[in-house]
Amino acid sequence: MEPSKQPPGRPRDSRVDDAIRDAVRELVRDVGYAALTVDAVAARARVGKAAIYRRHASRGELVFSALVHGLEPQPLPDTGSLSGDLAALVQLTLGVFSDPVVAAATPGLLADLKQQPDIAARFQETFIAGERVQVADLLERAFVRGELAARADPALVHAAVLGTAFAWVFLLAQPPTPALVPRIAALAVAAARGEGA
Amino acid sequence: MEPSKQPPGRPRDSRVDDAIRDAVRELVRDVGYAALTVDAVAARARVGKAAIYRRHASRGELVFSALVHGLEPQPLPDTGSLSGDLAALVQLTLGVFSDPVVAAATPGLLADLKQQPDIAARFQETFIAGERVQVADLLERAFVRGELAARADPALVHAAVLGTAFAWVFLLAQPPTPALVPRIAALAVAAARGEGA
Amino acid sequence: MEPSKQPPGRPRDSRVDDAIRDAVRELVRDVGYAALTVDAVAARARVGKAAIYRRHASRGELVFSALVHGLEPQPLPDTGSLSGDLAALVQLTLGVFSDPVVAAATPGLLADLKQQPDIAARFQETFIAGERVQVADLLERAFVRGELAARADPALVHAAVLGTAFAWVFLLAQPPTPALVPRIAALAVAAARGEGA
Amino acid sequence: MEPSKQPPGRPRDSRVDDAIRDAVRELVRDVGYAALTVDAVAARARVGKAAIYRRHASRGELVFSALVHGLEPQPLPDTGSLSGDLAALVQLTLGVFSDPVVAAATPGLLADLKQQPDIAARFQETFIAGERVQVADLLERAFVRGELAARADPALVHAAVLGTAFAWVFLLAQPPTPALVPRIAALAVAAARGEGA
DNA sequence: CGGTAATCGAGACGGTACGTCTAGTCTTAAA
DNA sequence: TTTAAGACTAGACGTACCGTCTCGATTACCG
Repeated sequence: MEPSKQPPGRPRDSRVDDAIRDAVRELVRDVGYAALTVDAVAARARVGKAAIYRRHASRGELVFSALVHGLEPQPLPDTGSLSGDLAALVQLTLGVFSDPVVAAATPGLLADLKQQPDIAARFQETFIAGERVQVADLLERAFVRGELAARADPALVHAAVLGTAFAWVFLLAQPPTPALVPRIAALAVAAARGEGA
Repeated sequence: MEPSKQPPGRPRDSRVDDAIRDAVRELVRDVGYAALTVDAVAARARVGKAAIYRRHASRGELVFSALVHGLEPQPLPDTGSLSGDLAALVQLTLGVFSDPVVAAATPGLLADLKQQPDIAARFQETFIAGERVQVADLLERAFVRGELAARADPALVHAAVLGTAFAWVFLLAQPPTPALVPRIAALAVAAARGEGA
Repeated sequence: MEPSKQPPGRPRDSRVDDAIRDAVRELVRDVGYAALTVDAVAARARVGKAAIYRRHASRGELVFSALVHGLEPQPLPDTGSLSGDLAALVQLTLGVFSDPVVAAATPGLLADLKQQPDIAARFQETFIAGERVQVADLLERAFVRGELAARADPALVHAAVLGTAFAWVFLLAQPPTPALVPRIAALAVAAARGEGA
Repeated sequence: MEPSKQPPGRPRDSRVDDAIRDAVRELVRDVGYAALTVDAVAARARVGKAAIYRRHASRGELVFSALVHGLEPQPLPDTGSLSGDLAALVQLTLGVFSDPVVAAATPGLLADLKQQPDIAARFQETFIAGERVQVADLLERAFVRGELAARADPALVHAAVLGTAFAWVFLLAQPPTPALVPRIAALAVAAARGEGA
């Protein structure tokens, strides 16, 4: 006997999932995170509120899920050099921050993390952990190549890349120009080498 | 005839300002930014809500004002070396982020900046601009001393220090150990030198 | 195809209507009209404020609706004589004014009528018009019986009964004794006959 | 040594009294009783709120005082007949109710009486008692003239006149035409005679 | 093919905070 | 001590939102 393939009752309509996600992204872009209401999502998605709460535990989780979808860690190219690899990572990070939806939602989402430990955990496991592995891999490759005298701390390099890009966009409120990429990459290389003392 | 020294009517009671500010800080520390309500502030400060809204346009502006107060840029010591100066700046930044009140309020406040351009402007003018001047001064001193071959971009160094510290605490959710200070300072030195290429 | 019998969505819970009405009546009796707050009604009825405002446009309309409910014109007996019929009407009127809920709410409600024309219109159509019909019927019966030489003006008789009872209770602040009934009835008979000149 | 004729300090400015009274009457006429605020009175009278509260205990007492002023019981003429005297009283009563200021304020004031016993007492002593004396005098004259077989109850006649006029204007919301005067007077005569049984 | 069970849109539910407004009191400087 | 001006505490107002619940109407599988 096989296990039943499907729970009883009417199955969920995947078009509803899509409509909710699209509505969230549009609303985040149009009115911002704070002004986004679940009723507005339901109205724009032409969906009942129950259909939303059947899928998401809270407003924060709703936005988080809609944002994370399609943000799966994109594979970094192996450029053959530490600075090239880091430049690619910086490029990627700034690209994410430049997405208008992400830019509008990130600070609000970050604030929610303080209140909702379960979302914070998912954020750490999904986004941060994934990136940390990429950074660790990239540093390991550089060490094997002999570009690094010693193994570097992935966390510091990660913080340098992610944080400097974040500060540039969200704290200093400056536009991320292409010229910024090699400059952040350079300081990340220094962080990897432990230089500057 | 002299100009009248005081507007007509009963002057504002500065003890009310203080009571409001203290109540906000206590509540931010105790219940967090999101759960802070204006009624709770009024109750704890033993103040009418009108007294709060006479001084502050909204809940966000209220918290921002209470938090920014006392956050005036603290003078950085001239340690005589670039790495020393930057270490002092990193130390200060991590210290601010370690303040439980600041730690609890920062993400929420950052989210508010996205929605309220006037607060965002005040944040830029008050906090960011003040720090940028400190960074610029510190870099100028290093250039004069001959530690830097060329004048460095204060914005990048600023973003490196502020952002890496921010990411460490708020994105990677790691505790700021004392050992972190020289490491961030070192990558900031590299950013100032434009090294790492 | 039949027309759908019910509007879409969750239907209103009639127990909520009842709970609101009961809470209003209890509070009017206990604390009076002026001190009645919508929050207190919500709390006592164990109901959200939204449920109240979904049904009633304002505090005034809320109390009016709660009070008018159950005040539908009670049928007057046909006693066979003009003075008997009028005595019954006076009895009824004084009875209504003696109800503690009505007594506590009437002046406040009357004041609201001045400000809110829609409530005033409902008051006229519901309460005044209903009573006026009763008075007109009663006078018509007396005319048919030959007790009246000419048809009397229902408005004057109505004003005489309602007004004298109102003035006794609310303006002169005297208790409505049983002995008052025939005396007011007598002057109403005179008003019907057009006597006294 | 004489007793000091005047309290120490600056004497009150009687123009302030007048300005307050005028402002109250204008506002009652313009916006009604419920929408009349003490701040609005102060602003229109170009007077500080303290000057108002130095003279009046509460908003209700303020309006009451402003309304009662100039409403001192006007002397009734001795027309030589009961029906003539009562017609004069009805005329006066309807005249008062026709004053737009009185018409706008009366129901609200009546509602306040329920809550503020001191104003209710003043209302009884000032207005009701004064009128009752007039009614009693008028009835006594009629008895002496032989128009009444027995002494009549002033309270019932008072209630009949005052209440019927009140009901006509405030409950039935009908305009007080001149033809109404003799009709109310007639039923008041019947009340005095105890007829109608 | 009829029954069971979970879905759907719609919208009412309890609860709670918002920002506004008012009443009545208090505090200035000036008269 | 009065004046005008206006800040003060306290608390109700009506609105908006969250997350839950309840309708009638689908929509799949299971027997």
